[in-house]
Amino acid sequence: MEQLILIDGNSLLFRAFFAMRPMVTSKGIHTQGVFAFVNMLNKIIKDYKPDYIAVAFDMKEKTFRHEQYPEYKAGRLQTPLELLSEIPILHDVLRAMNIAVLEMPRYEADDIIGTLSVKASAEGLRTLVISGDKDELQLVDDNVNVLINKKGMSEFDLYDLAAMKERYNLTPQQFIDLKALMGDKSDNIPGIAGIGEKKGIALLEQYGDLENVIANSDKIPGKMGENVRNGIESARLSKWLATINTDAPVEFTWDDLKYTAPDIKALIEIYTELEFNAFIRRLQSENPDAGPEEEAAPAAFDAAAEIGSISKVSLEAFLESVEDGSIVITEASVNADHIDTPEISAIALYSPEKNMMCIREMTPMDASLCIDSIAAKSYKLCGCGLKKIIYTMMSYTDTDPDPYYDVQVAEYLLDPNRQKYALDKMLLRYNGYAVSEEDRNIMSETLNDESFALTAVDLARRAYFISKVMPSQDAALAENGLKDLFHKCEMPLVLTLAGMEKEGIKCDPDILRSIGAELDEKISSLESDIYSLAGKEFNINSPKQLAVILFEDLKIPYPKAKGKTGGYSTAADILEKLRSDHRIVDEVLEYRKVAKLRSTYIDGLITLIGTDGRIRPHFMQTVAATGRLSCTEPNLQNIPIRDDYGRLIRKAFVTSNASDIFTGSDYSQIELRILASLSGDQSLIEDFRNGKDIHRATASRVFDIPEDKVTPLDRTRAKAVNFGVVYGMSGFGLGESLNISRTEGQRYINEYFAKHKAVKEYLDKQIKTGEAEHKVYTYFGRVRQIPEFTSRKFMERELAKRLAMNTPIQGTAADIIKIAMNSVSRELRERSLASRLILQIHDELIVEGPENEADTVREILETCMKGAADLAVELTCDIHSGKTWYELK
DNA sequence: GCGTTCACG
DNA sequence: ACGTACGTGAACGCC
Repeated sequence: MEQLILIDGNSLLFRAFFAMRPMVTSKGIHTQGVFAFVNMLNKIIKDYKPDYIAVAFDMKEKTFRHEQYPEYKAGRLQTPLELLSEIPILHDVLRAMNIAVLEMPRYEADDIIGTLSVKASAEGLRTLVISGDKDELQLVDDNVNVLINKKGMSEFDLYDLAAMKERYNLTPQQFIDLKALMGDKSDNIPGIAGIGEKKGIALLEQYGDLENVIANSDKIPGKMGENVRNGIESARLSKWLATINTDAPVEFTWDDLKYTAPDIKALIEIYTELEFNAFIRRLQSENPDAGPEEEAAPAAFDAAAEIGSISKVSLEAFLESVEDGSIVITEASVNADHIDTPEISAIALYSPEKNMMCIREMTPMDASLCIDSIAAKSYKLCGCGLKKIIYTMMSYTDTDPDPYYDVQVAEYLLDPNRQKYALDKMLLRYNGYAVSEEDRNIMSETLNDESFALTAVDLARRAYFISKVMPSQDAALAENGLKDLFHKCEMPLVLTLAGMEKEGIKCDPDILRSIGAELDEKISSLESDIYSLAGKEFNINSPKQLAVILFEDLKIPYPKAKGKTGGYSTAADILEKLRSDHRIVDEVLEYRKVAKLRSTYIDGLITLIGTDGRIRPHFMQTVAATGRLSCTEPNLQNIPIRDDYGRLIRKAFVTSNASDIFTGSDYSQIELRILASLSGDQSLIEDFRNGKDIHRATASRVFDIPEDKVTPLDRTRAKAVNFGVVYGMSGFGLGESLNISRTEGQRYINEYFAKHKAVKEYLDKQIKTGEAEHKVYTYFGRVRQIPEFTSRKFMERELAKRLAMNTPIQGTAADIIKIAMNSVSRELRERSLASRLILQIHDELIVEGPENEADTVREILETCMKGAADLAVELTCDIHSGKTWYELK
């Protein structure tokens, strides 16, 4: 059987466009949609080997559907101009590929595809329709399958008759009726009010088709029956709108659609214009006789030739010719993870300006001298994962290195949602350069301890590749307004963080061990209590086993509907509700607490204490999508504090010397102050200016009671509401956290917004921005993309809204404390103090240093933290000092 | 390798 | 009509 492929060009280009981050050629042509589309197309052709293929497009003009129903597709978000501009480019690419492009006035791509698929089916061709939305599912039959793009550009669902039955329990014909019943918001098809997918499918399962639903509408009970009877006209219109025309006057012959080899020359010409260099290379390697190499477009760059042309010089010569303050790419082989004095075995320095490189192998003997002389040049250091190199340099010299440009950090600023910021992706994105297999091993975002074994040549290649990424990535930073944040905040922070990691914090294992011994006693006593209450032994740490004991053996009633997996949850908030049902519940909760302390905070911490008695965590700068830092091995940002007993762990964190002291300073209500400032809400601003207890003041306003009559319960509730506002709360979420009903929670929310109109407006504005741009911004211009806005899933779109509300607030707080960290760190250095910043816990900084500097340190912390931002509401902090971390309260 | 739980802001 | 407050990391069980 011959294979035909029909592609809905508009809908797939739309998906492709939003699946990618922006790509712009040096001449300003937007290309990301075409890029992703072509990628997908190549894969489809390879997988399905079509005999015939065509891509259908909608035209700009109104269609026959508009003639009958002018509101058709009204109210759609405007398609970005960048996307529209890619349509003609895609047409050109397809023509060069010898793939038929079909479009017809007054008809949509759907109708062309429908018409062709029906003809093909009748003539015994096997057809695959590919689209980004489900409208085409009505075309499925024995010979026609539909492939629907799920997400990204690589995930597709294949629908045949069986899959449609399994997924919707509907025939393709019924699928039209379903749309007639439920409507389609994006096409402005009305359907019947109150009927969505679930109810629609149920009706069709009972009555078979729309006309039979209408005929039996008298028998449908309740509100739904009424809705159906009122919606008959609307449903019939919707059905007409939703029905793909399979008899459109398309003029074509199968010969027009025959898939033949692409016009390599024309394609290379277009790819050159689009700067799709990786595609060009692939095309050339797949078509070696397509013409002599030199006629083809040049690749992005020729790594071998360019690296060959770099002059390799000695360290002395390099330092001699490359001036102070020049840009230098630096890569080094080090084993710096959590180690007080890392070893350095080789370093590569590359000056793009002079096209000069130095690769220096090092012995422990001469490392110090080399690093010292490099640091003396005050080069603007560039790299990928620079923090580690800076950290290492700081171990060998007292001169502070100057981190200037880190491609990993830059990439994170451009797209903070990514899991990884590896070099190969950047080379492809910014240079159209596909990394060869042999260079794969030097593409990781940070050279890890295993790559300590990297050769000097590897380092040199890495340095060279980094230099290739920098210019166009830097242009992307500029385009996105991120230059200031990058150069004034994130890059200086690399030095600040390296300094913090170098310092680390002293941790006394004996103190941990003695707490551990106490915990062990509690654990075994709780264990035997639980076993005897349960009547048998089991693994209390296994939620699955525990659930069986609680809800089956002991028959404790489960308080909540079971989750989607059908399983029971034994999480603390569920168990909390069961405390009065059985004594075992309290014991389990206590056991969990104690076991957590033992495994995570006693055993976990002890193994991470270095040979010098210090713990050196990694502060991660490119992990949290909001702009916050994160902390690993260990995470010192979640050491217990809320629980009095867990808090004792903090006694193990002690000062380095008897004469030292910790000083900690935390912002007071920073997120609510940011909310007040950004929204301009007068009542909140006044509260803060008058130094009021914000939760009490909120309670007074929201519950309409005088401030001196606010009870502790009122305050607790208002506090939860305040948290909720920052998180983009729902009635359900607030109810859950306060153990009140959803409607009660919703009442609080309504009341809060009635009393804080500016806050409501501000949050709505963030959602608007998110919906329009699929990204939101902090006060300092940090951006976070929110692709969830484009999701077809309701839940994900709701999440998108909450992210749009929360990210600017959490992110602005993150910006502010990063600014403060840099100025605290700089100030300590410039005043030649021995005190050092050692920890950041999101809204709190901890400095360690000699007691006699403590007063100065307090003043520096206060000045720098308050001065980090100039908002409508001033920032304040609480400062404490103590000999252990525990005492900072 | 993933889901659950729980520690923090 | 769906499941439900934001952001993290670590330990554990279980496949």
